[in-house]
Amino acid sequence: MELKPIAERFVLHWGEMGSRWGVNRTVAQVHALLYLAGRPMDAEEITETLGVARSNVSTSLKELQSWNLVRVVHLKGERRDHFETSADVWELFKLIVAGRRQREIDPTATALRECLANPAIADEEEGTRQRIEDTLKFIEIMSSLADEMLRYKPETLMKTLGVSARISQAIRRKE
Amino acid sequence: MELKPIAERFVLHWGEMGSRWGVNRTVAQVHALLYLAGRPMDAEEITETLGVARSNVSTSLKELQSWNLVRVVHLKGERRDHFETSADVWELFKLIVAGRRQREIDPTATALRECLANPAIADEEEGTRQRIEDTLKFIEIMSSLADEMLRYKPETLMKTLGVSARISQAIRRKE
DNA sequence: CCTTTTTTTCTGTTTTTACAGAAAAGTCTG
DNA sequence: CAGACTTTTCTGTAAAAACAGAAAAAAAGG
Repeated sequence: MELKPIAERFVLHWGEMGSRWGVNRTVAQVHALLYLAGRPMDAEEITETLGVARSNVSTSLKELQSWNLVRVVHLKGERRDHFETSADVWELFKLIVAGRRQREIDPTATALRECLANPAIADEEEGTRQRIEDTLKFIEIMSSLADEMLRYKPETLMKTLGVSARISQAIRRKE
Repeated sequence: MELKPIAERFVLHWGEMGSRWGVNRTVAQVHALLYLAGRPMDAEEITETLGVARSNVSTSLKELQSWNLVRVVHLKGERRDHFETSADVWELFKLIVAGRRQREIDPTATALRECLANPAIADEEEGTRQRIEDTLKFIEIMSSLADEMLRYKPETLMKTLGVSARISQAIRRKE
């Protein structure tokens, strides 16, 4: 598949964005491509479309599968694995948030708890302990918010976000 | 200043987290150090504490200032610039969100709008156009939510987040 | 099973990013 | 404005990440 100009721009921009958020550029590109294509593609086709090495695509697909962003499907009469992603942005967002929470936020919270539980904390300034505690509290609140979001079906999540924006306005008016 | 064990762990972990989110490790470490220290430090002291090159600290401080996360202060009787950050996690979060929105999210939204406004969009599959539109819509909703958050004083933001979590639960119960 | 197709892993190269040290520029003080 | 101190910029090096191509492994077909 040869990318048309607009799709190409989208895919390249997405790769660029990935880089800025700590996601490998090719990984982001592969995902953007599957998202835009809206149909299962095999690794060979992805390779040709993006113009990267086959091995690179294989690795990227593995990575995307580990985030639950991409799944393997088999098409009848086809031997090759095909890969697809959800066409639902909200669902994708949900998966990304869940993944980053599990891989980065949770371990950080654990590390902070360990810091606070460590007897050596007594050697630190009181203010230091307080700020570590504040940071942990912040992370916990954010995590529980994320939890809430992750419980919804994507469509509901969208509505909920709209609601909370409106409520925020109402609260602000009272201040 | 010699870092005590707990503070060191915090600073190193924060640097590691930075890397994963597209922030230079030293930049993240410098910020974590200023946050934990809870007092203005000069570049020389930061250099010694972190064990990195002076030039590196200079660059990192510039970067942090451009995000409004760190500001210069002058202490009486001291010739050197001193640097401090807010001790308020919420305020820091606000600044980071504002920065990333401005530097990454807004330009992405602009790019997507350009894609949709481009006559060449007619050559793409209908589904492709639809998904680009969905993506833009998603970004716009998220941005307006971010806007809401950024308007509050940090303490209010915290309360608001608590509120929206409770509201989410209420909505879910009705489903 | 053996052959072919497909996928994954491994290894070396390239590219990018981070960084240190030196040089330059700027600032303050007397 | 001379000299010392401080900060920034520049340049080369080192480290890390991304990547391509080849080799190996796995899966499917006959």
